[in-house]
Amino acid sequence: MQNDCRNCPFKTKATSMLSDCSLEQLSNNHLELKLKKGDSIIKQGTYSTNVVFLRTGLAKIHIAGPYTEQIVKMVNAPSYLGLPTTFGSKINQYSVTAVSDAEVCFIDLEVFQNILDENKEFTREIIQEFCKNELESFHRCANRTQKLIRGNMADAILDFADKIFKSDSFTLPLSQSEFANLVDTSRESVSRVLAEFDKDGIIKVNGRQIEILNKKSLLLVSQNG
Amino acid sequence: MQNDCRNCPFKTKATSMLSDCSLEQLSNNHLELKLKKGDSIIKQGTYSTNVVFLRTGLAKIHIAGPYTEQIVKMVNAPSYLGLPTTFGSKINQYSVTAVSDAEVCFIDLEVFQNILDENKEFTREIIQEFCKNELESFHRCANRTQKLIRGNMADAILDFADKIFKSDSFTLPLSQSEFANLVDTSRESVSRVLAEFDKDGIIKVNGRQIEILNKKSLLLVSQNG
DNA sequence: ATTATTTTGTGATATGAATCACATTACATA
DNA sequence: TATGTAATGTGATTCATATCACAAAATAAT
Repeated sequence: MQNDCRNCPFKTKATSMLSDCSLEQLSNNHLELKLKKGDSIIKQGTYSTNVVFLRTGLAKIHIAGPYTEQIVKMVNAPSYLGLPTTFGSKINQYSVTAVSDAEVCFIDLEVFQNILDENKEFTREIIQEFCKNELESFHRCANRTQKLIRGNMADAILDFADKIFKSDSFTLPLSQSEFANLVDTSRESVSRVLAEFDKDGIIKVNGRQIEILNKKSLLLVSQNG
Repeated sequence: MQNDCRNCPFKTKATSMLSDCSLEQLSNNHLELKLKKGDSIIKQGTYSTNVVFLRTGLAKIHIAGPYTEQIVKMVNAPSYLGLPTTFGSKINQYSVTAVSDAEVCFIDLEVFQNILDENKEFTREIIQEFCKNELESFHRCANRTQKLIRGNMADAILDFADKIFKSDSFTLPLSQSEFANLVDTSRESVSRVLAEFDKDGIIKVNGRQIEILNKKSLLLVSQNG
């Protein structure tokens, strides 16, 4: 299936920098797919020859740790996936899986490289993106190790609200085990802390439905404990 | 002070991709400095208008965490420093400090951007670098949270040997507190585990001088505990 | 050299959070 | 609708490691 990328309503800032010519090249060299929740987008250990554009939906990036699979990051559309692993290595170094229904476009690596070469502004934006990611990982590194569970949970909830869903009310796209994994804690602790936050009136929990009732408090918990 | 970058013996792979023209531009637009151990290279919170090329020496990247300063990474020459923070933000989002005597070149951001624009191969290499960093941070994320202290210490020691010093014998460029901070543990644990490794004949510790005696064992500890 | 200051070693204790062990509930599927 | 399976709630227990509290070295400063 092939859409005309020039009319794609789901452009990232980078994509909007592309010349018509490059967009046409993209149109002729991508494979569009509709995915269901749980479908694999990139699989660690397989050959990586494509960059993936996440048009719609939500995905998790996970990687095989020494003992268990570890979720390192949530990504929502629109966004490019797999740049680090596709450029950095012949074999995928991590997995990406849809956690909601999603639409993705597979773009051949060479085509993507060519587009980078021909579009300075696009390249700048992609580099910006890398910079943002690296900064985020630095912050994450400092926060995760210095904060207690409640702080990290608060962070994660704020992240979902502000960065992923852009709303203070959302339904967690992960099970408690997965959420625990993302936050570097145990399933049981997630359950307990969620209940605590609810009891304290900071959030309202209803199954996986979460509503932030008192953002000030949540921020305080994030900063302190 | 100004050297001719064309003759600089400390090029990264990326830098070696540059056209003579760009190298000349670089020569005319950089400030070279000799630094002493402990000198600040980039300071979190100040304005960031320069990319820094670490010509020689060793540096630590550290960032203000919620409670204390956190070392997130060690970098050795030759390498560019401050790309994420210089491109990603007007204000430096982290600090970089020399942990050994070092030589650095300050390059104006606009000059650097211009060089990126004009050198596709250079840009590719820089992007590769970003990719490698992001992959590393994913791995680090999974490892740090799943491993016990001994495993993480083993990792860090292997990292120093293989990536930083390229030798199984080296002197730690950090105090035990700093090392602890880098490995997400306490100073006391570092002292204890170092002593354990020594007692087990895995490494020989003599002050800050470390020699890996049994790399196999160290790798095992890294993988298991 | 002498004194001050930072670094390191090591035991005892405290603690946050994982693990264990079930009960309970929601969800999927035959 | 029944029935198996996965997800969640909650107490009791264990455990790794931080913290505390000093002593001893090692460095730096005067």
